[in-house]
Amino acid sequence: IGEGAFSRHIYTEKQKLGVCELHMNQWRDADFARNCTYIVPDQASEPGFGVPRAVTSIPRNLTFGYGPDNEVTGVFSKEYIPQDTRFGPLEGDIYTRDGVPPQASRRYFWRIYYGGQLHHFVDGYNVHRSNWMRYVNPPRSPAEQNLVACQDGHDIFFYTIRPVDTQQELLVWYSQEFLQKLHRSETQERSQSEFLVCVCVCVHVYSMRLLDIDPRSPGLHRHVEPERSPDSLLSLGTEAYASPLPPHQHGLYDPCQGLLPHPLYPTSTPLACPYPLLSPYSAHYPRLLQYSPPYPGLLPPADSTVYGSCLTNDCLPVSTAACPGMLPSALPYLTPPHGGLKERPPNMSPPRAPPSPPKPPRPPPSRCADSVDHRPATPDESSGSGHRSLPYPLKKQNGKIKYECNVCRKTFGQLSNLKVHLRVHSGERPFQCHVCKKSFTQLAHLQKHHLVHTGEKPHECQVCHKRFSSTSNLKTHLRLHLGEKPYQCKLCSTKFTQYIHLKLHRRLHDGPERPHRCPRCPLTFLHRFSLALHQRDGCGANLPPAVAELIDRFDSSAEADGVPESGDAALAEAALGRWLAREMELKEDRGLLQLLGLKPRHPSPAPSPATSPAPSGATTYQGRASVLHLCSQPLVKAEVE
DNA sequence: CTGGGGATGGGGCCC
DNA sequence: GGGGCCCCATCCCCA
Repeated sequence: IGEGAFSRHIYTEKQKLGVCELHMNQWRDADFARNCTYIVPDQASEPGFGVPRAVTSIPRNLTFGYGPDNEVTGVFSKEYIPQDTRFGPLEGDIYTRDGVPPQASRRYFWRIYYGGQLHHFVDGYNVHRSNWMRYVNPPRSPAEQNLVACQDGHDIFFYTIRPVDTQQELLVWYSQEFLQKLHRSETQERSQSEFLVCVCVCVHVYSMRLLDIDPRSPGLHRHVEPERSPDSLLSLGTEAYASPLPPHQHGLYDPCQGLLPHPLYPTSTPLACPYPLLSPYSAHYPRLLQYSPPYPGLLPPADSTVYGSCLTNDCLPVSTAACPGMLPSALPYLTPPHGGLKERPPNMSPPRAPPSPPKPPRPPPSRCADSVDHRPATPDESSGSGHRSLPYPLKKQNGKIKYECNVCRKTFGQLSNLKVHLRVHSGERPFQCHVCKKSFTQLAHLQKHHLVHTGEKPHECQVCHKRFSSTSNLKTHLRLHLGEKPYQCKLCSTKFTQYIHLKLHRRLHDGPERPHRCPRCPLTFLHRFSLALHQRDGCGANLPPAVAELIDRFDSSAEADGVPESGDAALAEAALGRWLAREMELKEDRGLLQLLGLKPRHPSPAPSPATSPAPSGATTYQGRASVLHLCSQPLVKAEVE
């Protein structure tokens, strides 16, 4: 019955819903995961406050619906959510098959399968250990269903199987594969009569589609009795979908136990569920939980701004890159109303965006309190256009404008790159995090920074499935799987996966046991060429202490590590010059400046009244030349004006 | 001390 | 011109 019925369902649905959904009905769980385009993470839980995670975890683009007693009745979208968006994973207490506490309520149980066998349960009963997904209701009809529940790995995720408009309720039902697993499991565990009930579920789920019945048909509007015998379930199918009861009143209930009185909440009038059973371990959707959020201020605001659909004419979702209204970055609370959707990680193949997708209207400026002010901190910076907006004229080279930094002489391929670079020297940080007040030179840095607050880790290791907040950290992690140890100690050949580890390790060789000892003074060096530098102009009393220490610090630097051990003093000097320039210009090493008798460009974090203000624009490291010329040749050839 | 992860800063380049 | 993405380097923290 199921097979034939499903085929017929497909035919009718093809006419109604289009090819996309037709295919999705045939998808296995892995297909949903593979074709998922957007990932919406849960909100990171705020520690303390006693607010249950089930409430605080709700993503910023979703909101709860509340009943008359302020109880959570369902989950609604605050903004347009495209098809192929993933929510989850579902969270809760984990129970092994045989480890279910006898007193446990099975109303929120989800089964996790492994190798075709029931592996464990996820119990969403406890609001402090489950997440918002426990509040998502089942649909009354297939037409209402917009989420499908799938198992991916050992987790349950909800995927949108169609676009969800603003203020629409999220309604979830099992995927085909999930249902099959449940049925198989039920077959093994239950009596034949109970199995019939399971079959009824399958029939019931698709009965509406089978019969192609309009749920709004007046003839179908009828209350459903709370208790049904399995025999009556077949005839129940379409009626349940068409019940006029409010959606949050349609809970699944245990067919063996009925809708049991909740141990914590008052008993409510049991109502028939549209999908009777799959239990005793099926997911349950409580509608009558008496939970009132004690801290409404922590919940997202109810108002939200609608913005245009990002669907193309053929109903395919477009990538966020082609959809300016939706930032691909995961800033759910940063960039409302279009935030909250995360472009799928790069290691998962995204669908190709159509060449010319319709662009939604630009959302209005954010009204969210913790939104980001993207305006530059210095509005006058943008006065003027092109390179004329720079505080200094650009030179030409071979007829082309040379985008050169007037501070460090670095050249760039584009003016915009130069302008961003100049912030390094000017100290301008136009992008501020409104959560922790940290500021950044680039918007991308701020966006990455916000992952700290959201707890999102978009980058997954394909080997061990561990997740990381940045590609860099993922790459470092991958070295563990690949066995790569690119950083080797020149002194003992020990290899490391991270440079910092080599650097720390090198301290072991530091001190008196450093291999290259000056024959005329007590100083020792890691590198032979450092000793050569040290000896070139004499050592001890002949070498000013500042220069001696400079060479000593350079000897321990990464710049020195890059010099071949066979390098001579000239090669070492060039490296020393690079290192010194970088230390002074970029990091503005105050210890180094003090060592060289120079003043910092920027005032100290807590400047004393005696501290002279930093000169604007170009740097003036007065006295540099005199220090550097203590060596036979200037180490930094490009002097700063 | 080593090893692993988290976070940050900066630059290149493309759109 | 600005945004976005990717990459690399670096530092810090912790087990």
